[in-house]
Parts: sequence; structure tokens; C-alpha cells
Amino acid sequence: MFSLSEENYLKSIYHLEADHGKGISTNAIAKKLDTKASSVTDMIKKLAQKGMLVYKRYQGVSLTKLGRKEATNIVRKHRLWEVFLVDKLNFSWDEVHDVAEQLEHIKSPKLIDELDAFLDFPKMDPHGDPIPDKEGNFQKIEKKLLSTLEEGKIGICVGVDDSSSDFLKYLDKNNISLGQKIKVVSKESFDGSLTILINAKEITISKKISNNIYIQS
Amino acid sequence: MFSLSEENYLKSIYHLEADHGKGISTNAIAKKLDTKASSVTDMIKKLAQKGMLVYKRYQGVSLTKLGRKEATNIVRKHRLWEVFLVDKLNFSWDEVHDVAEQLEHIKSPKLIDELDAFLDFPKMDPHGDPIPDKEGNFQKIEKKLLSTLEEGKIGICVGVDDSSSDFLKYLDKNNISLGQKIKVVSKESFDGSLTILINAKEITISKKISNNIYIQS
DNA sequence: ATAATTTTTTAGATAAGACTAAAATTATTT
DNA sequence: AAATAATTTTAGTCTTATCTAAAAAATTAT
Repeated sequence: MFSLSEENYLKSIYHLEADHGKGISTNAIAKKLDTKASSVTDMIKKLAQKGMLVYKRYQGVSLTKLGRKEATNIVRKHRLWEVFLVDKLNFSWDEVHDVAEQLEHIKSPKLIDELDAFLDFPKMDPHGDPIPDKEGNFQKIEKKLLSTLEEGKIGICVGVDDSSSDFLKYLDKNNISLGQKIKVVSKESFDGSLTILINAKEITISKKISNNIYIQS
Repeated sequence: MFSLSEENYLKSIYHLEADHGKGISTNAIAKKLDTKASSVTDMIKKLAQKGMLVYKRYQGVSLTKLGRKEATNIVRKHRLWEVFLVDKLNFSWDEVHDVAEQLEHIKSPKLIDELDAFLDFPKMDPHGDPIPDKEGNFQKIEKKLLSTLEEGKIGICVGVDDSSSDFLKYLDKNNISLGQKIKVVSKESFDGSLTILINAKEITISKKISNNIYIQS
């Protein structure tokens, strides 16, 4: 069994590996968890001890198979709870994160599989991120950043990179949601801003925004 | 905000007060929480500091209005989650306690009220215990112990005192559930054992069992 | 290649919550 | 009412997970 803290470390390292490949630095983990590097050193020693990751002094860490399995399960729980909150309890996609952050640590062999069934085995969470199945497998979704879409092309929103409440509220305000059809009308080469067509309405978004929206085209 | 530990103390003291009236001894709390009296002393000092209970050295404790409100809310959460687990996730009534024990500590202003609505504002949990509403009010259920029912009389099972898995499994095995009609066929004065009629079938139960079943008659 | 900088680790401290053992208080007997 | 027993509190220790400050190692710049 793992403590709440240990689980948070495993999850963070998992996400960092997904974004930047193996070999995660102490500092990167510290930044992700908003803690100090010295605290990270202590914890990764403990997790290495438990066989969850490989650690060599000054060399950063990589999850072991076991560690990845553990982390995947936490991610699975997090995302299933998010679906529950949105689908069943009327949460909006910008409200779910903090609560799911707590719910993901509930320990029960039966609970999460029943929840999965109750939700009808969803394949992705409210932000378009894939939900691992019981065995830890999930389908990789073909996606690219909206910012890479060429002028005149059409894409469908399949996810967001940033899941902060502020960003998601911005999207809501502009009618951007999962499954939404988006057409790039024009692209400003100076600052990378995009004019896009949504529901027959044109809006202009900054490069920073289009860099956080995933589309399928 | 309260820590997990503080919440568990508040909840235990609340239950002890419900059973034995005000003025709960250090030892009683220690026994309930399976901890040492010295640990209890430390914690009740802290909770007294926070205005959750009244404490005078060597005199035991009583919850303040605020403390009771806090405790009631935890009980509300616990029981709502129990309903969720049984009604939606196919848990049986002997499986819910440990998971609800974890879920009751999830902190979210919105979560519990949405859950309440989602479950259609249930008035009691799977063991027949009342669920406090948002304001902390709940209806007291008229009930008495099956052991006090006279020969020939009929009652309806409305709750259980002991919620241990073993006891609940015993009840399942003998078709005793909430709402079940029970007729006392005969009463053995020697050991207080009861022969009862359930679904046209007679079974004999010990005094210990009948002392843990609440009925309405 | 050496100096300066950054990153990482170690050492020692702190807070929460639990524990043991001993002292203080209250309750019960005789 | 004194003696004994039980309960409660205090004092000091331990563990987990944090922190700060300083030392060690690695990286980058000159």
C-alpha cells in the first residue's frame, strides 16, 4: 500500500515521463509537485527502495514496470471519477480536477471497476485524455495541436493540454468543447494568432490558446 | 479545515454522545478509535482549542454546537456514499463501510449536495440509519429492538445496531433485510433466544442477534 | 581546463499524530 | 478516611513528510 504522498509522486513522475521521456530530474518533480528538491530526493529514495523506480544519485529517475502500473491505476481512477462528476453530478469540466485529485486516492478493489461499469466503460475523460482499462492499456488518440493546422483546414477538438480552470472557462465562453468542429480561417504569421470558425461564428485566438487545444483532422 | 484524524475524532465523539449522552470519557474515545488514551488527550485539546468541543481536564468532553455540526456533516457524507455504493455500484450492505469510511473525508462544497440529488435525497442508509440533510436535520426513526417484541407480535426490520460485515452476512444468509416482516413465534425465557417467522420459514436466533436488530411494530 | 553556475544531496530541524512510561487525579473499596 | 484501583494527563520518543542551509556533484561558460 502507498501513502497519499507516495501516490502523488508516482503520478507526477508518470506524467513527466509521458511528456518528456525517461529520466526525470529531481527539480522537475519538485516543480510539478510544488515542493523542494530535498523533499523529492527523500521520497524517490523511498520509492526506489519499494521497487517503483530506478534511481541513481544525480541521475534522475525512471519508473519501473511496477511503478508505471501503480501510476497508471491512479490515473485511471482520476479520470473515471472525472467522468462520474461530469456525467452524473453536473460538474463542468473546469470543476472536476480538485475533487478527482482527492477521489483518486480511495482504496477499494471493487469500487473502481464497478464505477467503470456504471459509467459504461468510458474511453476518455472530460478533457479528452484516455482512460486506462483494468490492465492499464489505453488507446492512444491521434491528435495534433490546433496551432499546427493550416489555413482553410477543418479539425475536431479532441482534447486540451492545459486543464486549468481559467483556460477551460475561456473555452466554454467561446463554445469550444470536445467534438466541436473548428475551421482555421486565417493565420497571422506575426504572432501566430488564429482566426477560427466555430458554429458559424468567427473568433480570433492567440497562439498560446491554439497551443493548448488538440484536434483531429 | 480539518485533518482526517480530527474528522475521525469528531465523528466518534458524535456517535458516543448519541449512544451515551454528553460527557464522553477519554477512554471511551480511545476504545472507539482503537488508539491510546494519551493520544486522545492530545487530540481533544486541539479540538477544544478549535472550539469543536468543551473539555475540562479529567472531566471528559462534549461537542459544541459547531462540533456537532461538523460531525453531522461527516455522518451525512458517510451515509450518502453508502447509499451510492449499494444503489448504484452493486455493493452489498456488508461491503460498504470501509469504502464509505474513506469517501466521507472528501472535501467539496458541491460534491455531496449533487450526490444527494443524484440519489434522490435518500432518508436512510443501507443499514436503516437516518441521513442528515444539508442543514444537519434528520428524522428520528421510531424503532425498538427485536428482542423486546412479545410472542405472537409482528414487526418490520428498520435497522441494525451492529454493522460489522460478519453480522450483516449472517442476516443475508437468513433473509433478514430492511423492510422484512418478522413474526415472533416463541421466546425462550432461559437464554432469551427467539424463534421467528420469516417468509413462511421458521428460524431460531440468539438473544445477541435479536439485540442487534431494530424493528417497527 | 578551470571557474562559475546550477542541480542534487546531505544534515539537521519542524509539525502532526501516534506511542510508552510515569505522574497526577479521580473513583472505589475496605 | 485511608488504601487501592482505575482513569487521565504529562513528558519524552518515534515516524512521515516536509523544510532550510550547507556540502557535493554535474553542467556550462570563459
